[in-house]
Amino acid sequence: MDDSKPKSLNFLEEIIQQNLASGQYSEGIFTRFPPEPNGYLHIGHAKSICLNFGLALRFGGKTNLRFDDTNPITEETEYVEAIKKDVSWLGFTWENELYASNYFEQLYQFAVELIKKSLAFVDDSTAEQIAAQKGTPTSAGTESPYRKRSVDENLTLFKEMRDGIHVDGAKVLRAKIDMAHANMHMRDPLMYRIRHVAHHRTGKTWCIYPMYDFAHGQSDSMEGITHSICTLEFDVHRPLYDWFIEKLNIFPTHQYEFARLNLSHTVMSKRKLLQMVNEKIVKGWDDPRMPTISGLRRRGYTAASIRNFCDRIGVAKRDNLIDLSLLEFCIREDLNKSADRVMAVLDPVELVISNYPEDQVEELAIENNPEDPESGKRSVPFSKNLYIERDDFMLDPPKKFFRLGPDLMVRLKGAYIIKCEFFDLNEDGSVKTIYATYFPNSKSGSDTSEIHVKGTIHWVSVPHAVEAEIRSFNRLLIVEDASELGDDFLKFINPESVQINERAFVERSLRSAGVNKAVQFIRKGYYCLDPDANPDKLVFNRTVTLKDTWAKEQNK
RNA sequence: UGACCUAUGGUGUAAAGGUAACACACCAGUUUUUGGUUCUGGUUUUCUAGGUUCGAAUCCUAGUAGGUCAACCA
Repeated sequence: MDDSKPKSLNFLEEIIQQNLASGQYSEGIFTRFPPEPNGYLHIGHAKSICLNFGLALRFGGKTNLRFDDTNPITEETEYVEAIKKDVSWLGFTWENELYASNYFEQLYQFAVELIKKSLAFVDDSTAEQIAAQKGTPTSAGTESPYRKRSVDENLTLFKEMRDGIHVDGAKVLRAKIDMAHANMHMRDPLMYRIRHVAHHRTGKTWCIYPMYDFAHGQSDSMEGITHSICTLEFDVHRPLYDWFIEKLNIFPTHQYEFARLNLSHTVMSKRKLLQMVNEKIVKGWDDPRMPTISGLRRRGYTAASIRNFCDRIGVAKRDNLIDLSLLEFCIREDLNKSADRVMAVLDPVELVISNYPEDQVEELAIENNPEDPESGKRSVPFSKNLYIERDDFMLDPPKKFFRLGPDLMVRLKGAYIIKCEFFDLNEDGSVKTIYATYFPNSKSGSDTSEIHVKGTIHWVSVPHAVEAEIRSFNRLLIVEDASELGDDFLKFINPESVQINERAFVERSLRSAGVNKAVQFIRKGYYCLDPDANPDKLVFNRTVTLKDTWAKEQNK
């Protein structure tokens, strides 16, 4: 830690600092990141990952990656692999790769122990009956008629459950606590249910599986987790978490809760993300529009930018809705320093420089990144025939339009100042070709023309242009707060969440672009090559646009 | 008509009884061969009512508002 500039602590850091100051956990703190392998990780998980690993890093501790795989119905090995990849990619290294299923035998023995202490019983009630017994938050529940079974009978029946004698749903094991407890989770909660289903790791070894509440705390305890950090909705589970640990008399791990991340214009629930994948609203878990780690990666977000984002949003216990613009700020901040600038014309229109020699080609040296003096220059071919952006020409331009129009002058980036002379129109009235003249003495780096223009536009030489497909992504939702949305959230999907320019042109140097390497298309945004690209066809994803105060001005 | 959690600018997050600050967003200007970047400045804040105190965003009480909890999900 850097004592020279005291950084304010979040509430978890404060707790840990106090623990350490009072001599607790002298061997270091231990945290864990415990995903259920039933889907891909998203930006909300990134917050938890950065928190858990970050806390351990900061206070000299360790972090386990533990898969909470107690429900074989929804879990798959595919997800385990994807999760490991994402955590690694974010830049974190776990101490141990563990699974709740590693502890099935031990958990079974814990359950037997509680039965022997008369703190658990086998219940033959149906799911509906148990639900009815629970009562409501404002009225006490009623005890199960099976609650008074003898220890021996419970032991026998629980063994039978394990041995597969009973069908799914026939029996459950419940803790014997208090059916009148104000906390619903303390009203004889379920510990085990029967599921004759193969598990992705233990196969058919088990047909009874522990519930979350009976697995999570004990797993933490067995691993010596000092700070078990989870989201707010588990707050009401904490008394039960503590109850099992106390009755079992095992290592006293402690649970702390923080507010989950909510991002504006973004669906975060795993269920809804899965639905979008299944209903093909998006092309997969790693669709660049998805808030998943894999989607953000494919979109071009860097691990550093996501870590930085998680750092900036802070950690607290109140509900929050973070503006997407903060995430965008973080990736722009990162890429501005590192991404090479190149030229690409997304919506091309031809520009002919009338007074430029027919067959001449000049190789212009253009800097790669003005923010990085080390980045050097590259050679870009210039010729009589160019593509420029359709947007950069207006027949009847408004005031302060620093681009091309009849009789207007602009600089072509890294090349010459030109003046528009005339233009041809297509039958539909759109611009077909623009004709301009250039000033030979205005060449970048050796400009003696003394002409001052306000605007500089990008271009690509027609004979040297490389055709590419460019995919521009926008926010997936048209509403700010997705938490307000129910099952009809699909109605609020942005119909323009992706725009594809199939016939865009990029400069020659991009022919050797590497997948995921960020570049800035000058005046457009940050882009990266998509894995869909092949040697015959380049495909770029827009990670984020550049800030555009001109567009903002126009919308006024 | 319960228990628990929470309440600070537009959005987040700080301020551990002593000048309410930082970031994003927004606005204005500066710089710039990217309407990018940089730099400078600005607008905007303690849920309400009582109480304790020389002094309250902070402590207490009561309200109010939001959230969570009644899955054989996690």
